[in-house]
Amino acid sequence: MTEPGPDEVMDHLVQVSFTVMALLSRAAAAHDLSLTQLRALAILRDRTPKMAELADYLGLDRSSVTGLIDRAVKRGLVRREASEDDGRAVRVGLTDQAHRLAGELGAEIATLLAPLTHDLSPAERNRLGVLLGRMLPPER
Amino acid sequence: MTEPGPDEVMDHLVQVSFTVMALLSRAAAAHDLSLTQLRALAILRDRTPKMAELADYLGLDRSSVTGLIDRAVKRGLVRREASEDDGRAVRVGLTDQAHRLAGELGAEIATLLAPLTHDLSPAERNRLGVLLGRMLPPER
DNA sequence: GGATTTGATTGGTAGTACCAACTAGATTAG
DNA sequence: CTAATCTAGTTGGTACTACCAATCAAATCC
Repeated sequence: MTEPGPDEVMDHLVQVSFTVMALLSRAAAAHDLSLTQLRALAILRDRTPKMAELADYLGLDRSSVTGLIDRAVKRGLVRREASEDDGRAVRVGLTDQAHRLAGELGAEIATLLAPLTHDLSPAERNRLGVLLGRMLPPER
Repeated sequence: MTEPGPDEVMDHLVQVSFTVMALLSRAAAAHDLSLTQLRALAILRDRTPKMAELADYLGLDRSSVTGLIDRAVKRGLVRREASEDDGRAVRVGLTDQAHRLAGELGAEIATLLAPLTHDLSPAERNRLGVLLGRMLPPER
């Protein structure tokens, strides 16, 4: 019973992913951020990449990132700094305000996502974590 | 070892969700569809809802769905039909062409997502499916 | 040192999604 | 049974997202 066929596993994965994204969007929207801005915030939490690197992380065109960062700068979330080694390159980093915001958001997201695994026992949650971990690319 | 803390489980869940979404976007883009259009396509595969119902399924404002369906109609993917019981309401359904497209896309998506669980044994995949299934709302 | 490559931005286009305002059909109340 | 209200959907306006092609300046190659 309740044995999911191979397609059903993928279907569940897609369903859950959409649910997660909806929750993330909601958390972001509560602070007037788009999902992309949320991602950028998360990435910049522990990095100070050049624009091109950020674009790669986000999987976006460079020109898209320019606008994204423009708006973030206007909101006082991001700072542009000239790169030391390369006169063309620009490094982007979070402002203190953004670091605080990222912290809050992290907590809020954890709270929002928690109900998802409400029906799972601690052991099951653990197993889920392990399985999901093995679906991610090595390194990171 | 490799025992994920509670936050790490959520983190993995978010990471995997982003990966899934990126793959879905890619599959959709290959057919010049947005992620939202892909979702709509999936929803309309086995339903012929009124606009408002579709908006609820998608979690979008009604006015957003109007434009979405406008563009889909223009592409010959969707048909608008007057509702029998309500003169104001509009039912939307896929054209034959869209049904075919949805079939193709389903197969392509399965292929794209398959590598994700490449490192999991069949038994593990099964367990994953069960766990994910329990994270979805009952019914549907 | 001049040609080419690279990092980032600009301009233009199309799609997404929202809100507020509106129209037309349905429902309710007096 | 008509008038007031409500509901379904669209329209218009705004802001954001994301892309491509073109541009500018700094860096690298030959």
